[in-house]
Amino acid sequence: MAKKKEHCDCLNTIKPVRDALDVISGKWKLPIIISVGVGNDRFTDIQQSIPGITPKVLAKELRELEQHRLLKRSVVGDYPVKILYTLESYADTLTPIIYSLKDWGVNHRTFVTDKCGLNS
Amino acid sequence: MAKKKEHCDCLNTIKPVRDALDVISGKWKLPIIISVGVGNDRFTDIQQSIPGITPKVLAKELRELEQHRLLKRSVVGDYPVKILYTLESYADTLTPIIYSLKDWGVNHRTFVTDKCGLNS
DNA sequence: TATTTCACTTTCCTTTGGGAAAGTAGTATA
DNA sequence: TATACTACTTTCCCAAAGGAAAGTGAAATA
Repeated sequence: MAKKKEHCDCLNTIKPVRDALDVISGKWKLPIIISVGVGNDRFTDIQQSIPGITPKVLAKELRELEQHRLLKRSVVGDYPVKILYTLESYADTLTPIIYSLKDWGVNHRTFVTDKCGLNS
Repeated sequence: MAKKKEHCDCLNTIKPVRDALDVISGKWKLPIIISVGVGNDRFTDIQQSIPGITPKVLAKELRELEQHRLLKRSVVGDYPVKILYTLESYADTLTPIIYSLKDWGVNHRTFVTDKCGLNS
């Protein structure tokens, strides 16, 4: 029997959730994964597909995603070299997270407008 | 027919994902939801159940979660007033997100140690 | 009376994230 | 020769996040 409560068992959940958040939280990482996943493989294409992202931030986030083995940067061609970004297969494991966030986001938008009656 | 590619369709996914991230991203929000969800309802209990959180940060995050209608702060009792934090039912909708993040985090830890052979 | 507990607040400081704008090296096009 | 495109980098700046430590006021306990 424990002294008081078992409430600290939540560490079993909190720890892995924080591991996941360390990798994918932030404003841009998942949008970039989504964009590359849908077929945008050039720097400029990715930039244009994500409203508001600047080249500096995109470059930095791409480097971090590469370090986390979620995507791959490859140089192809000879004289006019192209740089292609593609998802590593490991990025597929993020699919459940992306869909649960998307579903929640879609529902949340209606929740907010229904509850608050705001016109945005 | 579109001019070139349909890759920008990813906005249909990116937008709601960003709506969700605006609410729950950051280091502390989900850990707090998890802790309160498991039964920690007092400020000090929550603080002690989440390693590393400071009272200043906890107070701020609790206020934000209350504003987002994810949890409720209630004052109970008369002379020694107690303050209780409980989840709103709307917080239950976060369950799929929490579990997908937890599963990914658990798997990611083995992925990292297998691939990199680090001893942390 | 002194100490402890609860639920924070306050101050100070450092780090991180990120926007704006310009620059750049190489190649291609007019 | 001049302009444009690609994939960035560089500089400057600002705001938000967040850590450390101390304080606070009311009530309970010793």
